[in-house]
Amino acid sequence: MNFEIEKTPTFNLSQTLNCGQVFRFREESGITVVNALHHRAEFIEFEDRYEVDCDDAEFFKKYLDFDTNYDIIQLKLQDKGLVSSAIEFGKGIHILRQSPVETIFSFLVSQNNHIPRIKSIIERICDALGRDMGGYHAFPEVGALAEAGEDFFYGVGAGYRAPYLARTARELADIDVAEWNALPTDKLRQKLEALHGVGRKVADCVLLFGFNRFDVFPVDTWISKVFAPTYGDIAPEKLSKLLVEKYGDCSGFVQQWLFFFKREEKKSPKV
DNA sequence: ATCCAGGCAGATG
DNA sequence: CATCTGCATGGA
Repeated sequence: MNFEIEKTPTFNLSQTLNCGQVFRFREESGITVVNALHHRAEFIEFEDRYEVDCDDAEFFKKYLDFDTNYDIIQLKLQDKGLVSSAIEFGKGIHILRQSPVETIFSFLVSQNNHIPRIKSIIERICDALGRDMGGYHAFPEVGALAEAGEDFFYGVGAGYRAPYLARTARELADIDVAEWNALPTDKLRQKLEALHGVGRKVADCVLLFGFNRFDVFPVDTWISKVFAPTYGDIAPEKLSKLLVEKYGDCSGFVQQWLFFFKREEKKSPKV
């Protein structure tokens, strides 16, 4: 065991992993395995804590975002309405601090796709191109992705996204994406949207999950459904802008709570 | 079996 | 600027 995590009301591992922000994890009975970049952690759940066995404790403490005070954020966002309900339902969610490159390719795969399929496609990409870490494979280097080519991505089931993945990999091959972190959110979004296959939604997911910008509100089919009663049939980008105006620097958190709330409701409809 | 999924690029009003 | 369409795949 490398470190342990006390269970608190504002951290729940399963909620954090299952709220749609991350795809490389596996939950079994009482044990959860998470892969991020070339790292891996195993979480064993006890009544009051998780014991974490991993290759880099500092990496995972940062990854799990224990530096953010979720109590304050949750308190601030209470609206005695939908957002309060969503927070109550998903109060254990943390927004992970993921790798920008891993989120770019993951959310390219995610578009117009089901989450179980997204996970399996990403796993096949890692197994084929990622460094063998002994028992698992790392997320591939951009260079390896760039060399793979379209045919490879069709081969792993990416479908029409294969050219997006291949071309974006080549576009990123000579770039250090981490340097984009110096840019303000709107300029950074422009950089992302210039990548082939990256539109507003994927860019906003990368901004939120890979660059941890919280002044973004990714609008997908689920979020559109959430707000259809109040805003009607509105273009996703328009809706996103309205919601960022409303929620400001907390937009990303609100989005994640509402997304999880709506999706879980769908999975197990109330009787 | 038919529908649809954390949308996008490209073409057309 | 806004709206429309085709798209690969496989889980439900």
